[in-house]
Amino acid sequence: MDDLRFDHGDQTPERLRAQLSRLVGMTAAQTQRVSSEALRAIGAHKDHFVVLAALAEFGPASQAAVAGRARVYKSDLVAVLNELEDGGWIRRAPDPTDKRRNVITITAAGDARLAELDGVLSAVNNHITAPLTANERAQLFSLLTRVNDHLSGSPDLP
Amino acid sequence: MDDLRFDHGDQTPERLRAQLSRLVGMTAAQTQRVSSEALRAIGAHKDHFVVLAALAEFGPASQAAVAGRARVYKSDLVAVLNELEDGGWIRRAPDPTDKRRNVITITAAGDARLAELDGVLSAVNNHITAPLTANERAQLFSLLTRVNDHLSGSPDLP
DNA sequence: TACTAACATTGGCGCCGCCAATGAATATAG
DNA sequence: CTATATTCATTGGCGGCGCCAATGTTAGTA
Repeated sequence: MDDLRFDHGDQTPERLRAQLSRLVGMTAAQTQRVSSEALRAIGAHKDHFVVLAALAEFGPASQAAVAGRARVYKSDLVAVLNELEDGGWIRRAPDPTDKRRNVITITAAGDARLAELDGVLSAVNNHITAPLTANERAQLFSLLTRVNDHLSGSPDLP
Repeated sequence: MDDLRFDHGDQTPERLRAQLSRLVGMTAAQTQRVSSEALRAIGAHKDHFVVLAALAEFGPASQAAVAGRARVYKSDLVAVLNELEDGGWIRRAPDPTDKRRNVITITAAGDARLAELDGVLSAVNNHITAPLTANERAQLFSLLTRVNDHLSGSPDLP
C-alpha cells in the first residue's frame, strides 16, 4: 500500500527519482490495484467490463471478433466468457452458418451488469484523479495519450 | 507491439476510452517493455540499476537496508545480488560485528556498470518522452507524482 | 537462561500481457 | 472432388512484476 510510493524523500536514491518510466509504472500498479479491488468486491474483473462493453457497443460477434475489439487475448477470453455465461450476462450460441464459430450475445442482465461495472470504474477514476482539477485531468490524459501513441508506433530505441 | 495502443479508433469501445487507469496501465506496460528490452540487451535488469544506485548513493549496507532503499523485496534481492556478484559489480561479505548480516559493497566495476545502466535508462526516458516538450515532460511528471502521492495515502475508495 | 527480534534465504501466489499447439470446421486450389 | 490451407475455440504454458509466509541462523533482551 505504501511500497508503490514513488518518492520516499531522502530514502530514495536520486537516480530513481529521475526515471519517468518508474513513476508511470508505480502509478499504474496503484491504479490497477484500486480498480481490481473495487471490481473484485462485486465479483467482477477488468476483462468482464471490457468484454461487455465491446458486446454492448458493437453487438453480437464471434469470440475472435470480441477478442480483437476488447483487446483480450483469445486464450484468456475463454475463461472470461465462461464466467460471464455463468452469471447470465452473455449467451454463447453456435453460429448456424459457420459451425466453427460461437456467437456471443449480451443479455439484458448483461446490460445491467455493464452499467454496474461502469459506475464502479467511474468512481475509481474519479478517486484516482481526485487531487487534480478537470483541466489537469484532461492534460494528464492528453500527455499520456501522446506518449502511448508514440510508443505504439516505434517500439524500438533510435 | 501494437496491442498496447490505447485507442484503436472506431474499433475501440467508447467506454474503454474513458478509463484513465487503462491508459496509465497500457502506457506503463509500454515503457516497461522498452526499458526492460534495453536493459536486457546488455544483460541487465531493472533491479540491477536500482540496487547499484542505492549502494552508490548510500554506501555499503546490509541486504535488509538495501531492500528498503531500493524498494526491492528482500526475497527477490537474493537473486539480484547473486547476479551482481557474478558480474563483479558488488561484494557480499559477512558482517564481523553481526554474523546475521551481509555487508553489500559496490565495486569499482559496479560504479562503471551503474553509469552504463544510467546512460541506457536516460536514453530510454528521452525516447519515451520524445513527442513532449521539456515543459510537458515536467507537467507529466508533476501530475503523475501528485496522483502517486494521493494513492500512496488513501488506497481505498471513499 | 529463556524469549524475542533481526537477518538471509527458499518457495510460492496473483495479476498481467503474450505465445504455441491442438482439433474441429470451413474455405480454396489443383 | 480431393488435397491443402485457413479460421475458430480451447488448452496449457511463459516471463515480468509486486507481494507474502515459513525456515533456520544469529543476536539482543528480560
